[in-house]
Amino acid sequence: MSRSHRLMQLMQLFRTLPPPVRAQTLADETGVSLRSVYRDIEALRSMGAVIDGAAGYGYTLIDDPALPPMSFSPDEIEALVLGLREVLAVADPVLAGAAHNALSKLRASLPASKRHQLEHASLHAKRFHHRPEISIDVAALRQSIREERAVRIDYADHTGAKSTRDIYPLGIVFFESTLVLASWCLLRQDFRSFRLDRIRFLKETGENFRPKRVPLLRAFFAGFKAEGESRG
Amino acid sequence: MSRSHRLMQLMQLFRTLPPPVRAQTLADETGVSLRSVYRDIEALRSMGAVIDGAAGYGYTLIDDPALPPMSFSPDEIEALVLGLREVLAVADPVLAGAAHNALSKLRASLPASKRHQLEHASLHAKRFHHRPEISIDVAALRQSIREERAVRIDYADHTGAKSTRDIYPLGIVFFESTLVLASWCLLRQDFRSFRLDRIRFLKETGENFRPKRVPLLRAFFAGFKAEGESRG
DNA sequence: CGCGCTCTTGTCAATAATTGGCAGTAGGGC
DNA sequence: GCCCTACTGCCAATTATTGACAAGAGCGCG
Repeated sequence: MSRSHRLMQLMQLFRTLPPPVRAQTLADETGVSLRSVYRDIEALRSMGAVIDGAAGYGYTLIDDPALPPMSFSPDEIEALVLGLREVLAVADPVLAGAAHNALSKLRASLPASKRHQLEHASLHAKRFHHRPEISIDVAALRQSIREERAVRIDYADHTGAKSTRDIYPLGIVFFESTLVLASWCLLRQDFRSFRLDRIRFLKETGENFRPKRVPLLRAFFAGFKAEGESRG
Repeated sequence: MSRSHRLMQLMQLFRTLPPPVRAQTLADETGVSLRSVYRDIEALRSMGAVIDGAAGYGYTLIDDPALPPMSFSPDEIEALVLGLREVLAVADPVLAGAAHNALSKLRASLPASKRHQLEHASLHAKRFHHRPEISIDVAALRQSIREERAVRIDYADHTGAKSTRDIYPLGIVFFESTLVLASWCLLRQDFRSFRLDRIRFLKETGENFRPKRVPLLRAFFAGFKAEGESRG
């Protein structure tokens, strides 16, 4: 057991054991002498951990540098709230429900001083587009994307021609007022986009992605963005 | 700088730097040889950190044992990410920056097992509207809204007629492709909306809101919504 | 006040870990 | 086949770590 490992272990003990934690406990737990524990505490403190030590009492972990505080600035709260409201307004029911829940959790995790700001956020999202009817289960599709599983779709292109394709769904893009499914098309062996309102049927084929090539995906989405913005 | 300290530092780097992180970067950052970085990675892995290393690519932190699982469901994460991306795409620079920071903090506070999902979120937002030029300082306006202070604006209505008004700004509404400032107009003693791109000048008058009447505000926004949706 | 508990700090020499450099293997995109 | 980068083995010089013993200090308690 290396010292580094022990230091990590000590932090974990601080995180899990009910305070106060006595040095002797830590010594027993790590199988090291008391003297070493005191040296370790010193090391942890020098690394930014705030550990309160009270003689005759024990140690209490006050601030853990590994845990980023969920402290959002006013602007960040507004960005989060606005974004979630946007999602509430545009997304499929499952995702909208998730946005609602996320908003609740966010509210619960904020200190009271910032909570009213969440209620009173200055930004609201309104969207009155008549979105095309989407017949497929978008929630299920998103899950396929997340779990990187291929799906089979029935698709009608802009001319009305129908086809059945096996694709790896990569992401759903809110392309202005339509939802577009970005995919790797197994038929064409290339990236293809499909409008969600033109997909008629969807089922998983059970096939998994081949090893992911992240740079390729990045490039694809970057290209998507460039292509789109050149039109704006 | 002790090795233990360096290991902590490496974890922080993994949490902060955008993946992939190359060993050379870590070596430069920690001021240590490449060989030592590889040894350190090995040490971190033996401590429970799951670090994906791909030759020719770099490292990616997959699972961080120090982070307690935070309770956002996959759908909620997607809602948050999509919303923030939307904000990144449409908002003024200050708010967009805030959205970016919020995304970083969210990423940092997520257990690493869920983090890849944030990167790989299946939803993207694209927006190619040509938004009208807004000449006023939107960030300052949002601050006035937050702090509930009255402002004086120069406004040109749809006929081009100009006027100066003292208003209590209540909220900015993303009304399709335009930004609208919902306000209580001190001149008309009623709720009024102003398009941000038609506001020419803006300054605070220093006057504070009278005690807020939340129900009225709620009713106002509800009405705004009803009015808009009836058009859809 | 004295007493017990516990954090805290110092010093030492034996022991163990760390380090950089170099050389080489391997995997994946192009 | 080339380039980039992750990975591994080896070695000797350097550096850190460890336990033991000793002593100081804060705090609650009777």
